[in-house]
Amino acid sequence: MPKVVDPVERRHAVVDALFRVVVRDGLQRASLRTVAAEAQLNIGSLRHYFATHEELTRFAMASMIERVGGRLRASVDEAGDLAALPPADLLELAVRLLGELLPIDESRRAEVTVFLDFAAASRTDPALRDLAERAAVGMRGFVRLVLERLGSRDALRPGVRIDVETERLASLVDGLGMNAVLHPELVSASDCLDILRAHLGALACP
Amino acid sequence: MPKVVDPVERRHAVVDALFRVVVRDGLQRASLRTVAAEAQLNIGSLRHYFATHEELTRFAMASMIERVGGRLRASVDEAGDLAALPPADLLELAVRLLGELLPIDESRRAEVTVFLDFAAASRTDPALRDLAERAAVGMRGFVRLVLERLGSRDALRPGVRIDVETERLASLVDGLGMNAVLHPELVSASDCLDILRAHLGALACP
DNA sequence: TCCAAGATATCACAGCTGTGATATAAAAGT
DNA sequence: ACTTTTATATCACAGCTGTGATATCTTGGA
Repeated sequence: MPKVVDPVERRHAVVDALFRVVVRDGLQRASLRTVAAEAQLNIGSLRHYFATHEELTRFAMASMIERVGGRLRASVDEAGDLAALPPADLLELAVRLLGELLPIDESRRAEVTVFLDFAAASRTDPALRDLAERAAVGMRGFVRLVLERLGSRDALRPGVRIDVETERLASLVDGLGMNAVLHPELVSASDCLDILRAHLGALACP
Repeated sequence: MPKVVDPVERRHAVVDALFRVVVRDGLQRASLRTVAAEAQLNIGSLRHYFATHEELTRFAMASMIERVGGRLRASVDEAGDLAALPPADLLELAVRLLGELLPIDESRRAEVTVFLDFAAASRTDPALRDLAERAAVGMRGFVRLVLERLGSRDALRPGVRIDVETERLASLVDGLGMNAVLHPELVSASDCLDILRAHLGALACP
């Protein structure tokens, strides 16, 4: 017999409500009361699952990081199998992998939007700093892995410095995501993919 | 005889105080009261120069955009004169120009920090949207100008698409600035310049 | 059936916010 | 000298915030 209310599911629903508030009105407006209203919960109920505001925001940010990280790991694993591809398809595979971090559809757009607000807040909110750093380090590890797999298949130009290219690509992805979210009329989803393709193409051997 | 208080100077001092608060505690904490305290003004005095909070933040963001824009225009004009340079120096000149937008020293770091907070806020604050868009468009105009000047001196690889390269470089600069501000232990000032140099180098003819 | 634990809900309170209204002081213009 | 801006300073108020404390209802297990 299923429990009447699953605490894990409740927490998840609350986090989802917080994400909706952040996307719509910004993290600044995600108070306990507004999130409770969005989740159709009484604030007392909400506080039964998240005692403080800090606990809620930390859990929400950690959930987001874990969700994205899990998806990236799954994509990498899946791509690992079918990797005996011609160079052209190899690049397109890298585009697909890195595209996971770009706002190319509504759900990813929401994700990047939430990430941006959390990242900006983490600069001055000590409760979020370690999470932001973990996310940044993890993201660079992922970017580096993609580049190294390209390099190990001799798909990269000789002489590229892996450290420089990792940060260049990571910052490009972050910048593209940021601008696509903040200025969708300037940078569309297909612009993101075009530019990412151009970047990887320039990195590949001639 | 000088006026006892110059209103223009006062407004400027208030905006500077707001910038300090934003750098230290984030835009979220830049209330009329905290800014007044930082400027060592009574809140009533502050409101004599900025009637509402919206007026203050708009004026501050516009000031920041105008300051950066002016500096960029001056740099471009100054560089325009001594432009009969060998290709290598030409690239280094482009690095210097675009480096104006990166947190490579304390004052520029403060500038990028403030810009990031304002940009993030502009997504959900209608009072700041037009300013954020103007800044983004202006920044792309500047990046495009630098690229076109390189192209007109045959310093660019043939076949580059100017639209793609403009947005790629603009987003790279934004992403670098963001990560250098949010994760200084991951991306240092010299990392920024190294990566910018590598990017322009890859764009140049072989 | 009874009890403990979990879930939902309400109230209270201090602290901050923007803003309207107003009072006083200083300077400028005539 | 008088008047009109300009500047500085307080007070008040409603609205929001996080949070502590508490009450009521619901469910699961013995």
